[in-house]
Amino acid sequence: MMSPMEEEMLLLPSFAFPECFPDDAAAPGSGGEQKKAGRQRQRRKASAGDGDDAAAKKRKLNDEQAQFLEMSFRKERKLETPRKVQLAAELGLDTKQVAMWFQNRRARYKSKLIEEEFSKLRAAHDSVVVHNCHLEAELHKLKERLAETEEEKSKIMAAAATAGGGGSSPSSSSFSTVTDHAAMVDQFEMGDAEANFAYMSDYTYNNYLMDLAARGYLGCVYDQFS
DNA sequence: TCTAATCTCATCACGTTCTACGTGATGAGCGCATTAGA
Repeated sequence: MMSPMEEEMLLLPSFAFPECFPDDAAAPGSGGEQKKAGRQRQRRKASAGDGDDAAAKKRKLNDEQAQFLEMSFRKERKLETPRKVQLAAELGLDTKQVAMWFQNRRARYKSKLIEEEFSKLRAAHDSVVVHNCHLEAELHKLKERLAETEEEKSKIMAAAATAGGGGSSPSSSSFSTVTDHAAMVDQFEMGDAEANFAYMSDYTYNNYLMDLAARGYLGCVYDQFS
């Protein structure tokens, strides 16, 4: 038996599909951890060597450049080399910078899409859970009603059996004629429909009705169901 | 088939706005990335 928290965890994509969430690859003891450490060492080594160049390395694009690149990205997700060179020339950037901008833009666009998709799936999942709750509540109510009806039916059947002097089946008991139905209505102060419902749920009584029909005793009782 | 160019991915580092976030830049690729051209 899982706790609610464990059930919740199972619903998380990172738990269900760990291969889709490579962050976990950097867990202690994994190859990802070693790779990460190696990269950090290299980067520190590189940045220690050229302190003055560090600031020059990171060149923030101005608004115009960023807007132009954004427009280009909307038109085409990937750039052919000539177009890249042209863009770089127009914006006064290195082609490498333009290439890098597009690489970063693609990566961030992709992760945004994944995030949006996740939100949609999450919302859909939540609504299904709510709907399921409603259905379960409805089922519970119906079961209760069924139990009540069954109980009432058995009471009625018992009382009818006593009043009619015994007999186990409708065809051989007090319910063998249409007048017995009227008696039932009187005795239990039921409306016709209610009395009929008590029998209608009984498969045996359906057979009994068929029997009545066959013998031409089709009165108000049968009319209610036809 | 080889190789240079390019890609994706994970990550770092810096600048900007409130200690997190956006973004430019870097390096690896391990069943050794893929792709296109010589």
